[in-house]
Amino acid sequence: MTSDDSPNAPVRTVRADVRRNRARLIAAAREMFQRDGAGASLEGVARLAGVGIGTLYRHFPTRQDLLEALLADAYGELADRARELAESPSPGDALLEWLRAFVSGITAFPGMAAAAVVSLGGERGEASRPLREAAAVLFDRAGESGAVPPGTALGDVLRLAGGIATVTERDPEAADRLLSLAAAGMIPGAAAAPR
Amino acid sequence: MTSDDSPNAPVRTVRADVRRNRARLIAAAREMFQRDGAGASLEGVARLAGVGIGTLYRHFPTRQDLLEALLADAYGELADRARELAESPSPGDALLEWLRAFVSGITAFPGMAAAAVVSLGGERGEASRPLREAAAVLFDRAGESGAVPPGTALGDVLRLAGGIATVTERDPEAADRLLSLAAAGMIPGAAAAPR
DNA sequence: ACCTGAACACCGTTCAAGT
DNA sequence: ACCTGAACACCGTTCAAGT
Repeated sequence: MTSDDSPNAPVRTVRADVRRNRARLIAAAREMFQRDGAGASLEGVARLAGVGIGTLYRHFPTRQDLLEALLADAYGELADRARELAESPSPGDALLEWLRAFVSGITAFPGMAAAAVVSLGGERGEASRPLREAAAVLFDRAGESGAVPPGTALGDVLRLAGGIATVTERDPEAADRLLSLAAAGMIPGAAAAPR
Repeated sequence: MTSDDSPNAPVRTVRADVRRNRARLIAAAREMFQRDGAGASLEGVARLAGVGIGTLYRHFPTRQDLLEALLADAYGELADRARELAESPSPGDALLEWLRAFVSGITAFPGMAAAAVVSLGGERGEASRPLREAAAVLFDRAGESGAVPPGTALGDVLRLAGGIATVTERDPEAADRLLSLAAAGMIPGAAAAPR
């Protein structure tokens, strides 16, 4: 899962200490972000990892890059969960259950959900591709079964769930309520077209 | 609207220059936030307002206080709009239309929607009371007409709309799509109960 | 090739002195 | 009663020197 075996990547090019520094930085970031949120001091992260601040910047040029390294782990687990739930005989319920896991999985600390929304909507979207591919299977089955309104885009569903996660970071019960509300519809009969 | 004529407030206690400084700070903040987002330099705001940084802190002890002063204006307009729409013969459509105005009204600059979610969910909630009261009339009529599912709380509807605003700050078309999706329901038939 | 950390720039916040 | 801005603390980011 963490191996980078692309065909033409130079073999044995990554020194052991480089790998180790990267792993230490990610572990330190996880700990710091969980304590202080996504805005935690990067100097503190480097200190906790036992490396210089320059090494942090070399591995992760921006804070978002560091956050996406943490998100990649969460995305992996959520992709697994999506593959499991894709077997469900009730695709609509399965999609909703997965969306609950998604919201919960991207709110490990304040600011994580906002970073997830950026990474999901980003141009490159490297980190989130496995997640989106696994979710697409689940989403398409729900669509085929008629559980999702025609014309609905997965990207919009993920963004809406990301928005719910963003505003309920410290309140898991509210997250469940808002997700149920958005799933069932706030105003089911209203005219959908703007203006 | 901006007069503070509470019964036992000391009359003539607010010096003209104090009022003027406050107004200048708000105007400067609006300009700076629109240019740089809600994280704009507070020193820059003070400089643009032509006052010392200490004066900014005296008037607005926290950045959120300054943001809420801007939000109060937006809330006033949205309260007016809610009162107009409360006359509508189609309460469900009126509520959805107002929610569009709400999302649009709290996304004048990046970070405004997040501040709105804080102010709407806050304990004191001074700034947002007029908004919530006017919205409640509209919301209750929609509920009585059956347009809103029984048991739905206005606070949850506002928070959900705030979440949509937060993740679509730079993309008004996405805001419309997500609002339509949440209004109609992402998965209308799914089991609503968590677990 | 990678790491280190000093150096620089910038900002938030407080508070003693002034009016 | 309010205003000012110097002073302090802290953090992000770069990059010359070292291994």
